[in-house]
Amino acid sequence: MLRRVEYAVVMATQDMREPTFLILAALANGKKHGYALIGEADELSGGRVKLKVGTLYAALDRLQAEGAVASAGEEVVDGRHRRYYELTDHGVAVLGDEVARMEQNLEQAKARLRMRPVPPVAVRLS
Amino acid sequence: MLRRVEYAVVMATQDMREPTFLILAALANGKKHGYALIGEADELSGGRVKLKVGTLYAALDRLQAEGAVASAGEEVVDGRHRRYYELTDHGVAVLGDEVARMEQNLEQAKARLRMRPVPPVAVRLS
DNA sequence: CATTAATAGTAAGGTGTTCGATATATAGCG
DNA sequence: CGCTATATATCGAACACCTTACTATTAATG
Repeated sequence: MLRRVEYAVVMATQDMREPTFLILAALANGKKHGYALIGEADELSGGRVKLKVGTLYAALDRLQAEGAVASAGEEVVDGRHRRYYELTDHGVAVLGDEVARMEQNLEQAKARLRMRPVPPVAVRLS
Repeated sequence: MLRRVEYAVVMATQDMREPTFLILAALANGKKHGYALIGEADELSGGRVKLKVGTLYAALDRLQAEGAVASAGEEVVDGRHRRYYELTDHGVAVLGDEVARMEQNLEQAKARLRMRPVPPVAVRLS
């Protein structure tokens, strides 16, 4: 007897870059509309990252296809159309994994940096 | 009077990916030869990252061109040729910046995750 | 009335890092 | 003699992201 089997497309999901990470992090405390994420990423990164709309919507498409983010309704505020996005359970897990990975790399790197010999001091007082 | 002006190539320096980060971290506690970095990255990442040779040597070339890593002599051990690499002062700074950036993103993401409502529990004991 | 800001997209073209495969050489092991 | 491990290296494909540049709608501001 033959069975038809569906495989989950695991989608190698190469490696998450900062813009994508910040989008997930921005959605972690509740749904947001697309444009708001530009400001959130700016804030979360301390002004370092200015998301471009091209980057933003491409990332949202990718994350939705991957099942980490889902549409969460639309709204009209002051005549402006807003489309909301939220993290799925899978998205929370993805972000959690990324956080764990960064935490580990961070600790290891800091430990290695601590092992370095003290750098020579410019002026040594006798 | 015309002046000839040279511009520093600022090299947008996108965003550092995990393999590159691990290479820098692996070199933070002393010089290593190229191939040894594969094992170091494996260890630092808790077995998650298996550096590919293509990635390794491409990254080393890039980091040397950028002045973050420098050659630190050669050696022949058991008939095997080893070429050593070490972090420059600039490389230490680059790694330090990356650590700081990760630390910030990490804290922000964890704070947001903490703001989430408690997820429903599968079985609740009365 | 024209412009700017907020909001949502799409498309073309390009960069940089990593992956996968391949090549070369030596030492050791069965 | 071939296989595995150590070691160096190169090349093309894949892919996330970037930049620039558009289209559209509504509200507010000059």
